[in-house]
Amino acid sequence: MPELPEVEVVRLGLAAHAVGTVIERVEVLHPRPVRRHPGGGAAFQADLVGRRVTDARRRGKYLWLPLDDCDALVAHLGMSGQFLVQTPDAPAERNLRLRFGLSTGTELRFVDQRMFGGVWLSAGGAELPAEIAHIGLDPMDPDFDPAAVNRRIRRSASGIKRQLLNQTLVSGIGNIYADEALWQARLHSERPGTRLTRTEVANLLDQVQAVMSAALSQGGTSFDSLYVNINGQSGYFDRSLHAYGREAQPCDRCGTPIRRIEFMNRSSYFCPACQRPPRGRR
DNA sequence: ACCGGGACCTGGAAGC
DNA sequence: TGCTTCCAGGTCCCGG
Repeated sequence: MPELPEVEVVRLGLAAHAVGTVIERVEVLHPRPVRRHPGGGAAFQADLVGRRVTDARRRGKYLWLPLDDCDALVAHLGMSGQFLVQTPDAPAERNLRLRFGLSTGTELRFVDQRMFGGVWLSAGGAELPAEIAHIGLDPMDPDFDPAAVNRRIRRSASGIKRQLLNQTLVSGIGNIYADEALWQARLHSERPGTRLTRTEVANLLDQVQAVMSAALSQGGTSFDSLYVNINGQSGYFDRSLHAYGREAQPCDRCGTPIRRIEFMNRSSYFCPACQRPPRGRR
């Protein structure tokens, strides 16, 4: 469940079901999801068993569970990672990669089809894992500084969408919410930061926060069973999308068909009338 | 010191 | 019914 609202849904689930429990059993069913743990699967298991989870935190799309000794279990869902809370005897999911037996008697499972996601133990990482210190604050963070981000955006000639996706600048935004915020702000994804006004960028950042808050209140966005909360339930913000995935459908503002263009080996969706491309592009 | 592009993966859907 | 191609909510690391 990749972008910030979906990861926050998972964080809330972990806060409710994992915090306060002891990890009594760890099973590594595939090595790839623990590739970032020093020593791999066997070390991961040995290092984690017996530790108590004290909190569930998030920055951008990264999650971490501080443990009772100032280390932390860090997790990223990648493109397709899920955390599910199950009874231990529930049948194994397709693409089940990790099992964590908790002292409450339930089992936390990490399921990940594409395995871009993963988990690892971060030494001393309870406050902020060193491995994610380069990740910028996300728009939900009380210390998020929109004025500073605004200045940095307007200092770079990179296209505005590429900048929104730069997790060191501002974290948590992915392909869906970038397209949605740009649609709300009526900005084309390829507008260079240096050609935007402070007001335009300020409004865009407001739209980012608004669309993410709205998505969170609806349990996140999911088009299929790949994106679910820890109880396996889908969010329904997909019904509220105005641009993402809506190629050829009429713009909800002006009726012009939404267009799809290639961008970084993926897609950008926009209204060609409301979001006019910069000069020299189309 | 920045960029943009490709690599890393699996599997569902669509096309032939 | 196959087989092939395309596509996917992300991040990192490499050249230039």
